[in-house]
Amino acid sequence: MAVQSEDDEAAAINTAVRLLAMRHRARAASLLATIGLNIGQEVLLFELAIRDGRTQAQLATAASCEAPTVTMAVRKLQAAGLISRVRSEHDNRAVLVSLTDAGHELMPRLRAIWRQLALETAGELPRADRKRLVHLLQAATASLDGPAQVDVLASPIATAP
Amino acid sequence: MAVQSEDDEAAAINTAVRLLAMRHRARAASLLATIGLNIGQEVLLFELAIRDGRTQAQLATAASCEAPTVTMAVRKLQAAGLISRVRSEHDNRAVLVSLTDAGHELMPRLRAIWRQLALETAGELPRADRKRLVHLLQAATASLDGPAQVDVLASPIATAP
DNA sequence: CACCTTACGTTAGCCGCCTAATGGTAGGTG
DNA sequence: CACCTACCATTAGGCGGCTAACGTAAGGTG
Repeated sequence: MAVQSEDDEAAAINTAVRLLAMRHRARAASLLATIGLNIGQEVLLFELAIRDGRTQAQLATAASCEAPTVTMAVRKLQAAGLISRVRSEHDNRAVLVSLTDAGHELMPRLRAIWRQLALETAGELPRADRKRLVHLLQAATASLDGPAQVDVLASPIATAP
Repeated sequence: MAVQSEDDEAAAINTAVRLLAMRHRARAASLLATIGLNIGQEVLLFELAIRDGRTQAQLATAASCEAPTVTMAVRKLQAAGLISRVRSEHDNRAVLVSLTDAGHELMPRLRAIWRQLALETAGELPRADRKRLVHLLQAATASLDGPAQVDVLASPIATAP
């Protein structure tokens, strides 16, 4: 138990994820700042560009974040004039969020930034590796989400793929 | 330019990175909480386990974070009794940080958590894919770090889809 | 020697994201 | 019908990470 190579591999995986996360987020923040956006807001704009007039709860689900996060982001996007909020007619609890004209007009620049970020992240990789990267990232995410996780921590380890 | 498939690929890459980052961090936080640690502290402990008695500046470099982040993390680790701080004899500015006995004793449990996290992240992948994942993550990180980035966005961007 | 630059650590303040708790609305069920 | 549960959005509070600005110490150079 606690073989050193296992520790090494675990460290390699965890730090690789952590470092990429930090760099990617930092670069995203830097690029988004050039069009006056804070990080986290772009996700909502992309979602609204796909389908307008969704509730904040729907946006939270789509963006994989929590309701209070959406509340704050939406408030700032509205203050920036990029989105509008309207109470739903059918449900007085819900708020329907939509892109304003200014919001729509911003999208091309936002998409350009998103392409640039992807380019800086994976542009040096061959096309096949880019596909593999995305696939592996999604697999790892799904694996972390998996509710069927066995908590090995109690027992002395038993890892065999 | 601004072909739709390019936008799709960019979105795939960026959201895959973002989602894995969120899940991985959240799961790490949850696991670390079981031994009374907050996220961010584990990196310093691992670094100190490799080599004791380093300055906070060295730790910041090793952990790829900024000095104020280390200041706070170190303060809390000291309050938890896991590390000790001593002014350097040779440099009155510097503080040398070391694991206490309690810190050393915590390491096996911390390593177990790190293995568990890696397992939940990539345990379902075949061994070759795990290696590929780490390699691609590191390549992407290096690519983002690359100082030789051409900023395509610099020019005035005339966006008319 | 005095000076200027560089480096170490801290403080203050900001932002994103989270959880927990709150008020208000919808809607099914006794 | 009244009630109770589920849901929408918000507020309050916490944490990690960052930048900017500060005080202090070290060290090269005039």
